[in-house]
Amino acid sequence: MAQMKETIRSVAIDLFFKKGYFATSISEIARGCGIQKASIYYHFPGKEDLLFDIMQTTLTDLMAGLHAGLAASDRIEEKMRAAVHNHIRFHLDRQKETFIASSELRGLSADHFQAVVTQRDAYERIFQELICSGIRAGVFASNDVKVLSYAILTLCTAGATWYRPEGRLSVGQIAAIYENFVLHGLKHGHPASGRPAELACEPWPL
Amino acid sequence: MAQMKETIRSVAIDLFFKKGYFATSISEIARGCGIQKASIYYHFPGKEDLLFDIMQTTLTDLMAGLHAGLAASDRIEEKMRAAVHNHIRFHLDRQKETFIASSELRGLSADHFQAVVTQRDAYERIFQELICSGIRAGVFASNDVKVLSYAILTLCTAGATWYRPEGRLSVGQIAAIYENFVLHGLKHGHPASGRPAELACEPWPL
DNA sequence: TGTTACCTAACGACCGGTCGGTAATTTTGT
DNA sequence: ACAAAATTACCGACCGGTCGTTAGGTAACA
Repeated sequence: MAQMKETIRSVAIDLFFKKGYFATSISEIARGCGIQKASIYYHFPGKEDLLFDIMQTTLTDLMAGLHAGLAASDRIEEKMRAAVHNHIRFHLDRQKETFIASSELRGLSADHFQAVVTQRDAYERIFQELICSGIRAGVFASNDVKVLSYAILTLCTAGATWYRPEGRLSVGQIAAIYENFVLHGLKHGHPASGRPAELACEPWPL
Repeated sequence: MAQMKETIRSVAIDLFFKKGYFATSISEIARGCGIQKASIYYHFPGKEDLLFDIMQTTLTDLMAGLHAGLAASDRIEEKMRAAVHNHIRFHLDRQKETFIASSELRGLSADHFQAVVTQRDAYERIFQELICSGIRAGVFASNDVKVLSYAILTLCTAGATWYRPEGRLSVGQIAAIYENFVLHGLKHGHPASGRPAELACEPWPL
């Protein structure tokens, strides 16, 4: 049965989240699974492949959720709202994995690092093109597209650093607050200087 | 002369930022300083004390900047603007140290961890009380104070993760964009639900 | 003479990873 | 149907290497 592989993945996610990738040893993961550390290498080629596996799965699922959310509406503002909603919700629902995926990039080999960054860039790109379309349509205030996208994405990503499942607010409540904060920042957050911000951004079929 | 201690601190900041605390060895730090690794222990009791030293200094300086910024104005909105400005500016100007201070907490011993978290909480508290005063004065939209504070702080903190000194925009330009984004989110970001958000927050002499 | 600022050498602990082996199960050959 | 072969999923033992840290020594300088 292939369920030990899933157990290893799950225990690794818990430990990588709690102690960090480098501070977690293969022996600890094995102990958490009730097997010997040598047996880990039957299921995964090495420690780093385990990290890559976790990151890859997480990013793929995140991207799938985004596409599903975008398909639900035609209006740019509603698309952006759905994108932000999916982003923050995913980062709270799957807190451990998203935290690992955004904080342990340095644990990857050069090849795996490149693969993950490429995947992440494609995700960011969609947000940048959404913002750009919104500004051109007059729905959002004119501003620097890249900085705005980084602001929005890292804002929600950071939710996974402070969120506690047993806390006062539900995922839905937090998501609603973030959603409104971001949307209003996008609509009214004009730049301070009179100089027009860079808006270079090719059209994109949304 | 005590300048080797400064060199060690500086080299450690570079390496902790680039490779992470656990992935950086004492030997590497020593090599970067042009000394033997045993000599590090003449200046610092151990690796973890070096990390703590960096974090402590950074948080103290950050707090000092905040107090200076708050003293410059009486109006709540301007105080908040100054607080956000100082926060984002500090995180970009001293990117490496702030990145370490916010991402390597797990490398600390229990005692040092407690000390840093206490220091960080005092800093967060000021923002929460600023937001609370603003809402009570009707300057900001009613919303959950804690979530808003986390959103604002992590947003700016995350700036240290993507900022590149050689990049397209200056620190001042980025700070201005963030400042406006946050202020407009605060003023207009009403909650989606009709239920009033928790506002419990004692008065504070600002 | 004492102190400062370093050095060389070594310590035990632990790391990720590999080895050969093995019991249980499944597949295959006849 | 049944034995032989192969595969699956693990084990204990061990490898070379690196880690943070310490002990003891030394040259320069006050």
